[in-house]
Amino acid sequence: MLFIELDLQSETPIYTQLVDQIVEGIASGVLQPGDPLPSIRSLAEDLGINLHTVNKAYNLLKQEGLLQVHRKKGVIVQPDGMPGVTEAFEEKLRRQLRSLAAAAAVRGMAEEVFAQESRAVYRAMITNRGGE
Amino acid sequence: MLFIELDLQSETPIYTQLVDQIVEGIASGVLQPGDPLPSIRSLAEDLGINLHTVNKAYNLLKQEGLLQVHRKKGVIVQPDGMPGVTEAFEEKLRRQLRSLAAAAAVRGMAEEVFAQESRAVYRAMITNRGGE
DNA sequence: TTGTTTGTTATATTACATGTATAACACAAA
DNA sequence: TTTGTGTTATACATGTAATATAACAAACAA
Repeated sequence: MLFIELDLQSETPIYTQLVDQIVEGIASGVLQPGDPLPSIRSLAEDLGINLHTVNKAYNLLKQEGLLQVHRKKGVIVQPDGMPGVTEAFEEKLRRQLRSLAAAAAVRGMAEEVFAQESRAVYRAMITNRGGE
Repeated sequence: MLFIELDLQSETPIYTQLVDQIVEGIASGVLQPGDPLPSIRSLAEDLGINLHTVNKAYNLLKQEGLLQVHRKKGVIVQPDGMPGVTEAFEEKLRRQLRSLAAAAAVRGMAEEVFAQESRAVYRAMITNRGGE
């Protein structure tokens, strides 16, 4: 570690930034199933933030099934298969996409451009997978 | 009015729900440029919420250039041309798309499905435009 | 054993966001 | 004048975000 960069001036909470960047790390392949993550305390110290802020982020990811917490191995990326696309996730995804699509449409961004933008962002995220 | 439906149990703030639904109203064509919106007080009363909560939503939309506030006409949908796709908006859009794309990719949603989902949400939003 | 590190839990505090409750102001319209 | 508009100010209650300590049991290393 650490590919994590925090913006303490940002309006998005620190624990949310942590969650996002870890998820992106898994999606991009930088973090592979079974890979260890820093301990709560060491990550908090490295980032200069509080223990509980890291703990909150880890717990959210654990509840989503993206992380496992072993008493032995510490915190690792889910090795037993990632959660699938549940109906609840689909709903949440669509609700957030609707908000973005509306903002884009109002500003005159065409359907093709919006769809292409989505595709490009996805592609840029998972390119160079396996590159560790 | 009113196509606005609030979920007071939701974790998303009331003023954010207001902003989203008004933007979606403009994007879908239900709200046309120049159309009047309810006064702050009347909308607050209709929705059973406080005056300042509506005011906050209206002000955010005013700052984004989606609403105008006339001392005479009251609050109306921007009649002098909507704001375009600025660089700042592009950045914000991409940042939020990245978060969604990562969550989708981690759960095994393929690039094509994600892009198609984005397109479908956009299309469903602006269909039956002009239908008032 | 002892010491250390792990995740976990509890408590307390500060700061900020959210939402409400009143009140008052200046401006425009009936 | 009376009413309704957006605007502004103040105050309050509640919840979230983040920090600061502290303690605990489980696992590991010396």
